This record gives sequence, structure tokens and C-alpha cells, in this order.
Amino acid sequence: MPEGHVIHRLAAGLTDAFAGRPVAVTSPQGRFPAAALLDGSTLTSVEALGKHLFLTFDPAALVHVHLGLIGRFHLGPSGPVQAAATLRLRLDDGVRVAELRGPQTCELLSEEGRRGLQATLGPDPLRADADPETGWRRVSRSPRPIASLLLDQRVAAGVGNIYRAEVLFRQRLNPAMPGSSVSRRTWLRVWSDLVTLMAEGVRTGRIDTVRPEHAPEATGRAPRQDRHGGEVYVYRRAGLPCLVCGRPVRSERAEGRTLYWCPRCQRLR
DNA sequence: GATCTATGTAGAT
DNA sequence: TCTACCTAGATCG
Repeated sequence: MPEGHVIHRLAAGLTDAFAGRPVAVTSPQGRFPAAALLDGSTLTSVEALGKHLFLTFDPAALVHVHLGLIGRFHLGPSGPVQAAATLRLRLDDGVRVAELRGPQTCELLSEEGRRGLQATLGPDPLRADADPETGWRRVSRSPRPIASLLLDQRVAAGVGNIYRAEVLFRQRLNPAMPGSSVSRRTWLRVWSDLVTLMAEGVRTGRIDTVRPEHAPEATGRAPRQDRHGGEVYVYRRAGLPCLVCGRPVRSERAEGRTLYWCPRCQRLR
């Protein structure tokens, strides 16, 4: 489930498990040869920025991980290596292990490389240092639809397809509305909702966006049928009745991603 | 067991 | 706009 909340949870989990401790670093599948250089060094900190994860080691080294669509980083008790052919990176302190499989990126990064990457990312709703005005400048100057802008990591780093669909629904925004038509006040409402929803996602490890008054048990409407790990209004609910108005949720493929919305609750105004 | 699909992104066309 | 990446859970038969 690699939206930003997952990466922040991972950073916290890895920090809890390993920070300040020397770790055995290996790449059982061999596709991260730099593991040998890091082996035995101390993991000093783990930080999340949007969907990117940064592991800092002492002696000085920085590992950059991006899970992509299918990557997994699993934490568990120490034990023998299993399924080595897919195991890109393994951290082991003798008590706990962290195992990375299928990432889009796992690389050593220089400080300069990190700065360059950071420059491509907008504010992260899960970070205290985030400035929503940076995202607003990009939104307000763009003719692109707000649905497209929300997936742009320069607008809001860490937002993925689920949070996009859900925040647009919760704010009753039509996905096609051009960024330049979105008022600053509306953008700040969207931002504030993302901060709330994503922080809750970090806390629980799930994406739950349905307000109590719209929960199926409160309204008697059919519950979500897709098991992706949380209760949502529109994501992957195409054809099912909207939890608020009962109209069928619509979906459309755009820019390679599926967008979900309620044609009634999210009318273009 | 085979097949399908996905919460993402880069690079080719 | 399309495809590759290449894991794993859900679904199909």
C-alpha cells in the first residue's frame, strides 16, 4: 500500500527497530551490491519524504528507497533468509530483520543527489515543515484538472490514487475542475483534509475516510465490497451506490490511473 | 496452479 | 499515451 502514510510508518518502524544499532546489511539477490559497503555500519536515522525513504548510516552513507507500485518492506523477527532471489535489501541486528522486495529504487545517494531529489518534491502533508502554499502556487497556475494535480508529487508529496479520490469526494470537488479555478480557500481545505486523513493513516496503517454519519451501519447503505484495508467513499467502488446520495460511483481511466468519483456529490460548479 | 490486478514512476514512442 | 518494471494478494477454474 505504498502511499505516503505507508512510507512514514516504515520510517518510524525502522527507526524503532534499528536506529543507533549496528546492522548486518546484505542483498541476498545481489541487485544492491552497495550492501557490502554498508554491512556492519550503524543505522542512525530513517526519514520519509513523500513516497521516498532515506536511510542514513554511520560511517556516512545514504540509501534511497522507493517502493514503486509493487515494492514491499517487511519488518519481522530475525531468522534465516527465505526467498533470496527476490530479496533486494536485508537489515538484520540479530533481533529484528527488515526485508525489501520489488522496490522501484534502492540506491546509494550522495547528499547532492538527495538535494536534487528533494527539489522535485512538493510539500508532504505528513511533515511538520510542509508549506501548503508551495503546492498552491502550482495548482493555481495550472489548467490541468485538480485530479491530475493531486497526483503530481510537486503539488503534494505522498498523495496517491486512494487519497486523491477520497479527498476530492470529501471536499465535494469535481475531478475535472482546472487547478486555476480552485480557490485558495478550497485548496487549503483540501490540504487540511489530507493532513488529517494521512496522519490517521500513519496511526492506523489503513486508509479510512468515511465520516461516522456516512458509515454503512449508520445509513443502512451497502458497505464497500472491495477489501483493500479500509473504509472509503469512492475508491474502487465503481458501480456501487454512493454512501451519501446512492447514485452509482463512476470511474474513468486517465493518465494511466483509475479515477473514482460520484457524479452527483461532486458536480462541476 | 494460473491469471488478474494494484495504492507508482521512468522512459520510450 | 504506452510499456516496463517484476511482488503479492485476490480471484478464477
